[in-house]
Amino acid sequence: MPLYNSESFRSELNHKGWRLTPQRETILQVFQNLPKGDHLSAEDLYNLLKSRGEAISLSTIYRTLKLMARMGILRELEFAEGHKHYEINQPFPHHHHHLVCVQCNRTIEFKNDSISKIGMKQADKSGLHLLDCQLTIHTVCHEALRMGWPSLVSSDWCCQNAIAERD
Amino acid sequence: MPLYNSESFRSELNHKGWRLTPQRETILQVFQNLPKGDHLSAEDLYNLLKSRGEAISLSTIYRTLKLMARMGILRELEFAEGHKHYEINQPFPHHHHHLVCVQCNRTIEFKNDSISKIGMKQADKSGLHLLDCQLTIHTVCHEALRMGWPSLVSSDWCCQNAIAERD
DNA sequence: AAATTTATAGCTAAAGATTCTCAATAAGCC
DNA sequence: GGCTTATTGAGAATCTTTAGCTATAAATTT
Repeated sequence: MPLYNSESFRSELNHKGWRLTPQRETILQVFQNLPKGDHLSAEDLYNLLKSRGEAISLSTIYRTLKLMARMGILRELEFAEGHKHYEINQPFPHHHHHLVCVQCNRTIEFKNDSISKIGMKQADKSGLHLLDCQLTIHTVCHEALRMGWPSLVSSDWCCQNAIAERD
Repeated sequence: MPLYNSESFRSELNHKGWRLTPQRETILQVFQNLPKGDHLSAEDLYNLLKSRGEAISLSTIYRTLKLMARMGILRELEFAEGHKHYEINQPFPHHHHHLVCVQCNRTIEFKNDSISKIGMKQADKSGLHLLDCQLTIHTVCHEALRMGWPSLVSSDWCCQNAIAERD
């Protein structure tokens, strides 16, 4: 049950004077077929397509991700790693949020309906149109703290808890 | 009522084998004296100190901001503009959150106690130590939408609502 | 179906933010 | 006061993202 198919994507693009290209269609499909909870950086997407033999240039990747984020099709996630991640933007009651480990950058998803409500209320109050709202929880595991985080933990060490809790 | 004074900062640093330098002390003071709700980028802080005649090198600025964020003294904010902002990290019940306009990057602060509770609950559930939780609400104003956002709005145009609602 | 218009792809260069390297300095400790 | 070593500062390097430009190809019109 995709939110967008190629035709609805095309008509939304055309309505604004833009065009549906094979590249845009491919990128939409990648995100639609992504396992639930996955998110890709520009580089991730570039490499994924290249490995499939459907290479799209990095410029186009970046332009398309930004375009689709502005259209509200994708959600732009910032986990403080120095680059953005993107995922399909589910409509409001189906929104989820992220808990991230600042040590190993693993993420755990969770849902919470009241967050969307808070977002809507605040946007309303300020007379602004809501695009997205994201609760991001920054954590470290207790093992890392015991090891002396942030000073003594090497950057490739990874919290076992985060992995175990992944699903 | 600063959360940290120079001495508590020093002892926390020394406890981990680190040192209190005049640069670190200066940077802590800047953030403590910042008007409520203000946040600075690395560049902002660099220029502010330079204009005061207390210049600190950009390298040190970046290193110190990252260090203080990891210690939990500062909060690292990402408003999707391509660079981070920092502010004092108030202890939990006093947390606030941000509503940002994706068109002009203005931010509006708001408080909501239930968000911190959600953060604590989720971190607990995953067996992780909570460092920070941030609800970021992305919006555009209705004027921008009327003008055809995202395609037709020039990047220096700014939402009047966002400015008016600033306080 | 062909011609026209113009948005877009891809390439490379450029920009912007952040990190790294390394020698000189100075904090904390004895 | 001297010793050890974390830290500073300067510039180079890296990494992510954007910009400029030409050829291409969507969408529209004829």
